[in-house]
Parts: sequence; structure tokens; C-alpha cells
Amino acid sequence: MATGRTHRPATRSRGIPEATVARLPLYLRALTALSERSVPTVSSEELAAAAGVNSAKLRKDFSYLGSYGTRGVGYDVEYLVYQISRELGLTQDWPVVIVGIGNLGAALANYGGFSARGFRVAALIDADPAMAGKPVAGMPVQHTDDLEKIISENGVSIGVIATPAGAAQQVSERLIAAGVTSILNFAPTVLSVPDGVDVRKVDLSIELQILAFHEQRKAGEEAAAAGSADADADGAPDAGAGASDGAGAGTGAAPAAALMPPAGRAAAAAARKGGPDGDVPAVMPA
Amino acid sequence: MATGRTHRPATRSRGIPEATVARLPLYLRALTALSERSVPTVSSEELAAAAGVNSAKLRKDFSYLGSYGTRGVGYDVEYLVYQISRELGLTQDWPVVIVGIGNLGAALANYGGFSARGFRVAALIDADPAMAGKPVAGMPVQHTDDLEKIISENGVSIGVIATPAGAAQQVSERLIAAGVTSILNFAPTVLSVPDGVDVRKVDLSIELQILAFHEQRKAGEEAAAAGSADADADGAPDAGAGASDGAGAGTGAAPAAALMPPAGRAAAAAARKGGPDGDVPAVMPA
DNA sequence: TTGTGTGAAACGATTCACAGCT
DNA sequence: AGCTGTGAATCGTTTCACACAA
Repeated sequence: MATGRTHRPATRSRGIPEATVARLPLYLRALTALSERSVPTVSSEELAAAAGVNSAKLRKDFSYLGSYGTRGVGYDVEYLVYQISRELGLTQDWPVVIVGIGNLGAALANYGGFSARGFRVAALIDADPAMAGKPVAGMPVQHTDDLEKIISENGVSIGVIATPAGAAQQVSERLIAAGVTSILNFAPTVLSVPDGVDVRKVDLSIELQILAFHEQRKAGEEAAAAGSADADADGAPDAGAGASDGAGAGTGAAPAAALMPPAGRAAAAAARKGGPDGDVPAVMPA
Repeated sequence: MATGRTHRPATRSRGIPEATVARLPLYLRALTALSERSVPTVSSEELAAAAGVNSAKLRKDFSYLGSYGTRGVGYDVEYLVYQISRELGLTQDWPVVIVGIGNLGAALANYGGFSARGFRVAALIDADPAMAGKPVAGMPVQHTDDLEKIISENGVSIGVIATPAGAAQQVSERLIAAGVTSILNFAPTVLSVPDGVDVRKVDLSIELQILAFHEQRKAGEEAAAAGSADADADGAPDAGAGASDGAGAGTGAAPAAALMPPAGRAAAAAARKGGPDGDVPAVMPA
């Protein structure tokens, strides 16, 4: 801390809040749709509805970009489309490479909306020699050996990793060494990268687990609601013994058994599926 | 809407913060890896590093689950794996349907890690009659007509939408009517769903746009650093000299020059690629 | 002595509510 | 009369820093 500015120096310096940046693409999509229907202006209320946020948030977001609206009227659709595109850097185009052409990589390569905006798939790269030369989405797959050359010749700064988890870290290192500074990672691993490199993660299994959590809670509440006064229906999360997992049990599992002294190794082991749980997904990570 | 308990009743009642929930799967993955290497205990410091977060955050997160650690020692790996799995609802299994078996849907169906945890693909559904019966990932694709039957017979509560954007809203409505209460949406649209239904979105194009934003900023900073005080170093084609936009522009006195009159239609039109920008991706949404 | 668990401070994002422009 | 733009209030998350248990 005391050491001057620590990692990620002044990156956040002049700035649009991260949460706002993450919503700009959403607004842009809604605006593009309006633009296609030749709608000339929108109110914050309408646009917010189309983007699935509330209008106060949208107005605040736009206020970070400048004053692009007209009081009493709304926003000029075309003008906003342009301003947001520019702010996001979509007025220039970004060559992108996809590394790992398995099921997912191929799906990504075929994704239309990819090239629709400023993005252009510059190359498809895979480690399997058998893939080399094979056309995927009308483009020949190239071998990993040429990764560095491809990156530099095409001026690629954004890489998409769709390899198995085990290969991801190494691939990211090669990409970065070759000049890539932004990575979209579909492999289920935490990538460690140097400062100045941005990584965004897309992880199917994490998303499902989050849904499962809420789903389970719904079931618990339902049961609690239906099942009258149960000891710890909504109990305090008190540090004490079992209370803290009321919702968990849901359908009939005995809550008592669930909690045990932090020494119950046996139960814990039993709980894990004995199956081929491998951390590395077959070929399609996400 | 405001009838009695407003939307999302007491869902958040006794609660683990959402941000914490979103990190539990990350911890779980790191712990599973340790477990496989038969590591008996970890400190918050080590585990945090493996999960890519800082240790204070991790300890705070775990504190919401209960006191599962041992002071002076650390956390018992197996025990924590079990507790987190249980908290996330992964000790039961969740039948899932995937709707839209295009490139992406097929990739998802083939995803190994899917079934690895509590999730099981109960059915693959597609609207194309030509797909019906065809095996994907060792499973016959079924026709949309049978969607309701499939959902109820299998007790499915989680649905994955991998259809083109145009079909997503309708598919979500049918899923929900049939009993699904959690949706993972890969189609690039905002789904509107009733209260009590959870939706999570995975959107490739949004992720790329966020990266592009940061990428552009990096380029700008670099140029600014290298090339003295150049007005529009960041290649903004527009007159928007908005370089220093002072966070908040707080002190009134808007840098008027930065913004041209909200009437510049021409520029806006020019900015949009004339190409086939269609909002609906070919077959693979994400 | 070590490393967890947690109040309290700091920070960031969202929402409120209204002044001010059109 | 209407709708944006934005200070101020609120809420949620992260970080700090240290008491306390092993």
C-alpha cells in the first residue's frame, strides 16, 4: 500500500464507472434495434425498459458520457448510437483470435454477431495438428506453433481462449507475450496475468451453480411457507449449531446430519460424487 | 406488483450477499483441486490466491456460511468442499434442459463439467423438425412441441436457452409456464420474466465490447503518455475533444466544447457499419 | 504464535427527488 | 408540461485492522 500506487496504477483515473461500462453494450443493443425501426428519439423511461434497467440508472449512466439528451424530449437515437459506439471503441475494428477450436471454439467462430460490430475474427488457432488447415466457419484453422506470428502480423490485441482448462494458463501467457492485452476466457480456470492485461471470464458452470443456489432457496422457502412452524424455518443465522442452514434441506433431507463437527472427514468424502469429477472438461470448457 | 410483499419477497431475507454467492463456485473449484491433491487444510491466504481473490474477502465470505475454519490453522479442505456444495445446492441433482441445439447448444450439450457437478442434461430441445431424433452428445434431440411434457415429466426447474435472439422470449415463456424457475440465457436479448424467476445472462458480444472499451483506453493512455499533450490522442473521430471529462463534471461549468449539438445525424449515420448488422445472430447467439 | 472471524471504515453503485432546460 | 441531469441519501461490497481462539 505505502508503495506509491500499487497495481493497476491510475487505470481507473478519468472515469466512467465499471458498472456503467458494463451496461453500455446493453443500451447500444436496444438503441440499434430502435434505429432499425427508424425511431428518432427515446425517453430514458422507454430506453430503460428496453434495456431492462431502471430509468434513473440509465440517466446517471449517460451523464457520465456527457449531456447527450434534450430536456423535455429525450435522446436522439442515432446520435446516441454513435456516441456509445465511439465510447466503447467500436468505431475502429478489433481483430480477434480464437484459441481452441473444439465444440465451443467452433461455435464462437460461427457466431454472426461477432463480426457484426467492430470485431473481426482474424484467426482460429488449435493445438491439434489434425485440425490444421481444416476450415471452420469458412476459415482454415492454424496451428499453435504460429500463434506469435499470427498475433503480431494481424495486430491482434484481444484473444479468446476456448481451450480445455489445463491449457488455458499457458495459452494466455503466449498470447500476452505476443502482444495481446485483453482476454476473454471460456476455460474454467483462474488465469493469472500481469498488470495491464484485462481478463474477462465466461463460465457456464459457475452460472449454473449460482442459479442452483437460488433455486434451492426457493424450494426451501416454499417448504417453510407450506410447512408451518418448523423449528428453524427462518431462524437466525446465529453462529450456533445447525440453525444456519434452514433453507438448505429443502425436500426432506435431515438437517441434523448435514452439520457436523469440522472433523467429519468421512461424511465430507462421501458427499463428493465418486465419479470422474476431473477439473478439466472434455473439450468444451465454459 | 406491489401487492403485499413487493417483488422478490423476502428472498434476500436471511442472507448471504449476492456477491458472495457468485464467488462460492470459484472457491469450490479451487478446493476441489486441492482435495484431489489430497491437501488436508488451507489457509485463507493460500485459498484466496488459488481462487484469484484477496484473503480478507474470502474470510468475510466464509463468515457468512458459518465458522468453518480453525484459528491458527486454516480450513479443512474436505469439510469446506462439502459445506459449500451443500450451500450451493449441489448435493442434490438438477435436471436441466437445453433449448436451441445449434452450434452453441451442441457445444453446451457436450460440455463435460456439466454433469460433473449436480447438473444433469435431461433433454435437448430444438424447433427444427429436421433435428428431431438426431443424436447430439449421445442424446436424441426432441422437438419443441413436447417442451411442456419434457419439463414436467423430468421435474426440470432450470432451463438453458441457446436459441437465436428472436425466439428467446417466447421460449422463456413456455419454459416458465411449464414450471421452470431459473433460466440461463445465451441469446442476446433481455428476457422479461415474472417475479420469482431468476435469469442469468451470458453474452459474448457484451463481454467483447467491455474489453474493447478498456483496450481503447489503454491505447489512449499509452499515446497520451508517449506523445505529450495531444488533444485527441485516442483517435476519437468525432470532435468530442472530451478528453478530460472530469469525473462527474461536478462543478457545473460543463466543458461545452466537448459536446456538439445533439443534432449531428449525419455523423451518427456514417458511424454505423452499413453491413448486415442484424440483431439476430445466425444460429449461435451468445 | 498463527491465522480466523468480525466490527468498523472506506468505497462504489443505486436510488431518490428535484432544479433547470426545452 | 415534460424529461433530462445531478446533488444527496441509501444501500451493498470491499478493505482494514485487531481481538480472540487454537
